[in-house]
Order: sequence, then C-alpha cells, then structure tokens
Amino acid sequence: MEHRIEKIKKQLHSHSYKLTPQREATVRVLLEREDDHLSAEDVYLLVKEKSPEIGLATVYRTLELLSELKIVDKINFGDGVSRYDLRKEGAKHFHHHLVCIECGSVEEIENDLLGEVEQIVENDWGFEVKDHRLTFHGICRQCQAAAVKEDVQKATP
Amino acid sequence: MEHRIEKIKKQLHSHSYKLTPQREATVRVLLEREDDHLSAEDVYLLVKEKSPEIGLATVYRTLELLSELKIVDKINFGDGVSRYDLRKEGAKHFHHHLVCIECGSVEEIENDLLGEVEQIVENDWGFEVKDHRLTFHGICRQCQAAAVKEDVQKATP
DNA sequence: TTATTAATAATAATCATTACAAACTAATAT
DNA sequence: ATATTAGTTTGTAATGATTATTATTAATAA
Repeated sequence: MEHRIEKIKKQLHSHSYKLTPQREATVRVLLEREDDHLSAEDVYLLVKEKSPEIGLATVYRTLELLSELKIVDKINFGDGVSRYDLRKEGAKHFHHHLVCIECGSVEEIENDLLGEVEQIVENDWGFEVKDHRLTFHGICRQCQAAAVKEDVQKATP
Repeated sequence: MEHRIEKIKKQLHSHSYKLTPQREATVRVLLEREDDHLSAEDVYLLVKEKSPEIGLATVYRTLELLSELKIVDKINFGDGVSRYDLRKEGAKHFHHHLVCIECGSVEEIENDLLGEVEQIVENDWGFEVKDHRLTFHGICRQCQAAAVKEDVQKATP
C-alpha cells in the first residue's frame, strides 16, 4: 500500500505535480476499493468519510489528472457515468470487462487476450497501438443459472 | 438503400413499432452517413435539413429504439457524447475502432479479430458472450508521418 | 518578508440526456 | 360517421454529470 502511494508520488513529481493531502486521500480510496469501478461521485463520498473537507471538483480534477498520467483508467460502460480504475502493478495492461446485460454486474478479467490482435492491427492498418479497451456484453454465470432454474419451474408447475 | 429501409421497417413491425416519417428520416441520415459515428445532436441537425419539424427528443428516442433492436450500435469514445452507428448488412458484428490520441480521428475496421477470444471467455469464465466492444487507442498513420516530418525539420533547421 | 505559483473549496454554469404534458395520428370498435 | 384507444411526436422543463469560475489558502521562490 505505502509502496504504491510512494510510486504514484514519484510519478506525479516527475510531471511536477504534487501529491497533496486531497490527492493522497483520493488515491487511498482507489487502492482500498481496487476492483470496484467507482464513479467520481462514489470516490467523493468515500474520500469524504475520512477527509470531510474535500470538494467534489477536486476529486474530479484529481481523477482526471491520474487518468492523464495513466495511473487510472477512465472507463465507460454506457450508463451515463465515467468510472475510474487504478491500473494494476504490472506494467502491462491486460484488463477487460464482462458486463452482464441481465443484472448489470461487471466482472473484471486479467489476461493477455489481445497480444496477437494488436500485432494484426499494427501490421494491417499501420496504426501504432498504445492502449485498448475491450468489453464483452453478455450473460454472467449467475444469470445463466437463474434462467435455467426459471425454466425448470415453468416445466413443473 | 430502399432495400435496407424496407428491412428495418420489417424489424420494427416484428416488435410492433411503426416506421413513422420521423423514424424513416432518421434512418436515412444514418444510411447516408454510415461511417461517421454521429452523435445524437449531429443526427438531429442532419435530419432537420430535410425534415425541419422534427424534435430533438424524437431523434433521441428513435436512436434508443434502434439501439435496443440492435439496428444501431450506441458507442462511446470517452468524450461526453454517445455515438450511433448503423450495423452493417452482414449479420455478424466485427466492427472495431482505432481512435487516434493525437488528432482524435476515428477509423473503423471490419474484421473478425475476436472469434477465438470470445471462445476463451466463454470457456474460462462461463460468461455467455452476446456482443463486444473493442477500441484501440494509439497513433494513426497520418500522425505518425507528421511526427517523422517534424523530426526531420528539427534535424535540418 | 513579499511575490509568485499551484491547488483547493464552493458554487455557478454548461451540456447531454431524459421526463413530462399536451396535442396529434392512425387504427379499431361502436 | 363517431368515439376510443394506443402509440407517437413536439416543445420545453428537469435532471444529473461534469467543467468553469472566483476567491481563498498553502507552498515555494525571490
């Protein structure tokens, strides 16, 4: 935890930004809720618990800054809100999402699914890939199970 | 053109929706500007040129409807606007985007890059994939060329 | 110490999107 | 023909996320 805070501090310094108390508080929340896809509002409310004097605009500005420095990913699942995910320790970015169209749950998977695919894009389209976003929409395990259960109930009334 | 309108008309009817004049005007704009990733506002302005009486809310409702019926894809490149793309004729959906982080251009590529990857997701995570969204962020051919040119100019002042 | 700069809080403004109420249309039942 | 109904549209108001602004504070440099 402290190790990662220290690292982020250095990243900020290298762009001559400071890790102010507000920024640190924000980063700590992101670290504590690492897999939660928090919205700016979510982050704001959580930071407020420990640092009640912080303002919403500051949280927005901090998240934007961290996003520019590629410390967090700003993602969008199509509901009207941006969500912010701290990038994992490993430098590479193999981080995709499974969004359930039934229950709205978001599962996160970590896997280099796109190594080859990026090569294809670079070779065939001359596009220098820096990053990607991959989201699958479908039906999660739980909802599949629930559907089967319902069918059984219909069959034996 | 007329053929595709007719097809969409049937799709709407099969869900007991009608292809009203306003809806038809909207679809025509989407057909004319097929690869343009128009925002709702864009579509509204274009439809208004030929059908000045249409309302913005109607355009939004129509796009939402078409999106629910999977006739258009509602996509999001992270600027604050949703964009709407008519799905191509072929039933399958191999449609990805290359977003340039220098100039903001969006190139569209058509290729089944993810057939195997979807299999992996289904097998390893038990997630039933219905659709996916894949976007690459990087540097387009033009901007790469421009960067090279700048370097040359610096080297020979 | 004083001047300068960066960062913050609080709030107002903006902008995309959605909700709402009233009017309209087309199809069907009477 | 007339009334009824459900579906659709319009114009506008409301909402909600995000950004801009302004005054203030904290940190740093001169």
